[in-house]
Amino acid sequence: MPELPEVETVRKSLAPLIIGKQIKQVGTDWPKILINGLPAFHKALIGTTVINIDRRGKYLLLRFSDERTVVSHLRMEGKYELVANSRQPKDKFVHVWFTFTDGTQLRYRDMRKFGRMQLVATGTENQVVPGLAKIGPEPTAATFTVADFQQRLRRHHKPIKSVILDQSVVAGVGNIYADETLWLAKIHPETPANRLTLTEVTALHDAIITELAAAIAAGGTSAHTYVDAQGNRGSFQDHLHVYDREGTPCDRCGTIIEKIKVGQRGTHFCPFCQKVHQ
DNA sequence: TAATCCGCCTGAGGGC
DNA sequence: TGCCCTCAGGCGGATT
Repeated sequence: MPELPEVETVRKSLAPLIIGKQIKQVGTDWPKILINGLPAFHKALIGTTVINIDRRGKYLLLRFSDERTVVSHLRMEGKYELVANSRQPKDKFVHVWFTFTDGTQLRYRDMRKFGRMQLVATGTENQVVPGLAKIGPEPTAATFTVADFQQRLRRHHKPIKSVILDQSVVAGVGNIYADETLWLAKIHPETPANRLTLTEVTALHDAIITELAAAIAAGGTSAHTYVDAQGNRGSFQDHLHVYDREGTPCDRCGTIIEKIKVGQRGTHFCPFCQKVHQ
């Protein structure tokens, strides 16, 4: 599933492929993905040019000329690919396509149809897109400080695992990196967020920053079906310590990694390194 | 206001 | 082999 490092990798790989291209046509076989509906996309984008691609948390922001932005969330399985010829046959998982005037086509594939795209006027996305209106700081930004993070955690007494998945607390952390950063910080995933000590908050804060940076450098984690816009798999799955590793020894102490449910999410942890809070 | 539950989706995998 | 059931999970909206 794409989290911040994977979305950033998609952004970097997609940008050189489509920036400068002009939209000729937009199509879909599953209109629900296009929040404003296909006619609105068609009307607003035909004739415009891709001028940039930004990212905020797990959202991709495709910038077009004429002050148009398509805010794209890949959710579980979404991915982009550019094909050289728009007449090339589409497989059954391609649900949205943008045809360019040079004959190439940007295709959005999404096996489970969970992804969404919203068309907005550039600059209004933080007001118009619900997920962006309340999104927390980027882990890579200077505004993501220990003091700010601690203040956000104090507002919640549900398990810390659930709280760091909340995008209004910190942007971009998903299930894989939540488990990994809690293991790095030696915090049990069921610890109430407001019970963490300053030492633990600091360790978790630092782990989020370093882990996401390392994952970006490795091109993301290729769990399940993830590939970037050029079809390349990431390599960070080779560095995972707990995610999807239940039943295998902990890299730190050798205790067998366990899998439990926290907030309805599969959660992996080391029962020795990550002790329950007293 | 915060926490929890449910629907959206479909492929993979297990049980029979 | 084929059918049925459960699971996976990010997010928004409804409910508690």
